[in-house]
Amino acid sequence: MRADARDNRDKILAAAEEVFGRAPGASTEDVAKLAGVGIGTVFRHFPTKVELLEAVLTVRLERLRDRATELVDEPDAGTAFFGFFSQVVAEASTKLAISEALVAAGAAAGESARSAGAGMRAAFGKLLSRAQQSNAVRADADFPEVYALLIGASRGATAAGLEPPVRDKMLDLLYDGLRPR
Amino acid sequence: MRADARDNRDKILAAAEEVFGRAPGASTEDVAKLAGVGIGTVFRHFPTKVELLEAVLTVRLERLRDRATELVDEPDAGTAFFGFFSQVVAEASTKLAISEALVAAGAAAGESARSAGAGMRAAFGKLLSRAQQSNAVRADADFPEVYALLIGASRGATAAGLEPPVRDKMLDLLYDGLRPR
DNA sequence: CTCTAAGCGGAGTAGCTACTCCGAATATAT
DNA sequence: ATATATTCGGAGTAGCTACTCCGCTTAGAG
Repeated sequence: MRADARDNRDKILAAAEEVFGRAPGASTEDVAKLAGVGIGTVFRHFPTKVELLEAVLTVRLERLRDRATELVDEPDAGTAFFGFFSQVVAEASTKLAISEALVAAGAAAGESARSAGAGMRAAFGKLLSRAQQSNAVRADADFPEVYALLIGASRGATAAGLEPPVRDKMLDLLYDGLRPR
Repeated sequence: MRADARDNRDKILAAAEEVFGRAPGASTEDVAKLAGVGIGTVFRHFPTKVELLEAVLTVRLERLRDRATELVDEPDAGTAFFGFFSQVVAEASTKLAISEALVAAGAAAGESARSAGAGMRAAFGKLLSRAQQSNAVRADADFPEVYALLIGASRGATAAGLEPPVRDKMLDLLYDGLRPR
């Protein structure tokens, strides 16, 4: 692969993340413009709009997966779990694509996105069970409902006009439900 | 207004609710087809697609507002509050437009939708404060964050493939956070 | 029953957007 | 420096969809 080609691929991916983060319905031409390349170049690298969206999704999921994986080594399991949770939600309020990414992580998507999503979910599951073992999270909370809460909080935070202090108070209520009585 | 015109208006509204509930990006022609009228008829009643969507939104919000208002007379304030909450979330998992309606209820929208949204929020606020007075919900939970939780849970439940039992366990965790310690 | 204003249907228009195609430009191996 | 395989750019194509226009139909008053 030629060096300029790889450069362009990276520029396109970055531009796509930015553009689709602001407006999921944005056109491919907007991406090309922001990336500073022609439309033809975008379509050579990502033959279909769906494939481009999928690539963006994969990047996001891999990023989340890596962060979760790092946190598995954090000594305080409770801090690791709640910290990751808050971070995901905070990011979702900025870049709205994240919450959709979390949803898509479970549903059918392309191969790369699916495997990145599975990795992220596995790492989050590990954070959860570690937090439960150290009694920071109640033991009867199973993964599916906790993950549903993560999705819900993220999508809720995406709603325009949710102020950060409100978001944090919302999370406090939520965390109180997750902690042991 | 002629009788057949009103009939058609109702048929179109019902069809639009159905169609947009399944796929928010559906075309106006799909609505016309399901309603059994011509496209021209749809556009005479709702001159713009946005206005049609807004009409659907208004109907939904009014329905929720009415339900909440009824429940204000329920003797058990806790049951009323949590029952309403669960009902909204359950409905959101079927008709995906509901969760978007809740989001839009706050943001700028057309006049009728905005006022229906305000009414619904007011009624929900009443349910909340009554539940707090009877000690079914912790007193330090303010309206904005509780409403954010309602939106979040609804949008989370909209995610494809969230099984009802998981949804209910998720709500149990959430309610535990809302109850007094 | 008659008349007419209100309403209907759907072919047509305008504009947008995903995707193609190919001549021009350029990286890199020799 | 030269050759050539690779990549680039962006005008052009096809198809979709919101919205218009107007001849035809029909409700319902008198």
